[in-house]
Amino acid sequence: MMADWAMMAETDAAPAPKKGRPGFDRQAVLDVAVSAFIEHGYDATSMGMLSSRLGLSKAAIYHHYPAKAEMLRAALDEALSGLEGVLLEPGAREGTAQERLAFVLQGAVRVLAARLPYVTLLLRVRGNTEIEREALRRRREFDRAVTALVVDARDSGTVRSDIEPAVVTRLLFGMINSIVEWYRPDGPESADQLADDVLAVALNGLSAS
Amino acid sequence: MMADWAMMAETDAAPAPKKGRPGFDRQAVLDVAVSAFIEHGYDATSMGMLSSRLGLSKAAIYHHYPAKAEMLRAALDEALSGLEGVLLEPGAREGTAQERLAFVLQGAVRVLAARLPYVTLLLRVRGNTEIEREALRRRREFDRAVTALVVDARDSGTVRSDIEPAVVTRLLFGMINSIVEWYRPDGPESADQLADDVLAVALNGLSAS
DNA sequence: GTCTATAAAGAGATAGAC
DNA sequence: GTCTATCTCTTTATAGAC
Repeated sequence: MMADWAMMAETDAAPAPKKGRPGFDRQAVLDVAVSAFIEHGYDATSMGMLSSRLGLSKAAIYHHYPAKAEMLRAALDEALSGLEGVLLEPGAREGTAQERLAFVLQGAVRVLAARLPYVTLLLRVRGNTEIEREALRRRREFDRAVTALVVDARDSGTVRSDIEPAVVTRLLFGMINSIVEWYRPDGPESADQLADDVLAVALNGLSAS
Repeated sequence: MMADWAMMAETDAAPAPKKGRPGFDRQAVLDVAVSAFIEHGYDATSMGMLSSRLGLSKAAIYHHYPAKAEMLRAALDEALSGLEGVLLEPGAREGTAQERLAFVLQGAVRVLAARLPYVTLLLRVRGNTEIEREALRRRREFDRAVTALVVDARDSGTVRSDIEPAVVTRLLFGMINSIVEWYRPDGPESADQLADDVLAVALNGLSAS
């Protein structure tokens, strides 16, 4: 059950509806909003801009979301639930430390590619509202879990020990997260190929073997 | 001459005064503004917020900068002139391809550490105003120059050729740029140590040797 | 479920006194 | 060089008709 949900996480970008009732265009509204948030920044995106992109009056948007901030919350949850899902998959919990670490890093790349706009938004959150701070808390928890895997891999001798594990972990995520700045799903590289490349560079560096 | 200026670039964060005359508190105003821009985002930072942080009326700020956007321009120029300076240093133009690439990557890390707030701001620019687009043009030019070094290093056999050079370059910069998210100059690690660590991970990866 | 109209607050920027 | 006061525009959000 949990595995099924977790496995869906990478490929199915559509969330479970938040409210039991109509929900009609909630997802379409959210997608337009997220696209605008990414383009102009959350704060610089006005309800007026969303209304003209949607071809809807400002007031009508409030029928779907009670506030601009609730769109942000929903979008951030899309990203975070995907990442958290990776940690629940069997591959993240079985095998050697090296295998588990590799699985989670590749999983993070796959989720990032599958839910690109949502993860992009997540990575720009700075914690200026309670909604943003809650998102940062969940993100830090994910980072913490991955750091634990890095420490395990170092203790078992597969990860270099001459550089602080915390620094290594941050550099790794810096590399992975930066993918949102240039990866486009319609480009030549598939998400799986991307995940393989990232893992190869992360593990073996850019030096010629 | 050029070398002197370029060598100062990493350690001297103070710019030449923009205007010949008083200039009094321009730099202090800028530092407070940049700190607020980083904390809340440029758009979400109001002149009122700056005025209360500075202990100055809104109107008084306009004595130092003619517009909010001019503070952004000045800050972005701080970051960009530092990075561009690295390319002008002798180490970036002499030696093997590998040596030049290593020098520039280390130089980028040193500038990033020395001008941390300015570079942080630069990395968040998305190009929504002409000032931001101009900054992005300069940043892309810098990236292009580094990419050329990566290609040279690959052609001379020191950089892996099984992954697209463009992808390798982007992952490299993703790693370097992510430093702004966690590096604090008052921490245990010096900027030079940081530059060495980043280069080590970038070249040889995180695998145990 | 969407509209027009509007309220209430806050934005960037300016005028002019001191 | 800084102030108070103010202009004008835009913001998020609501009221109430259809």
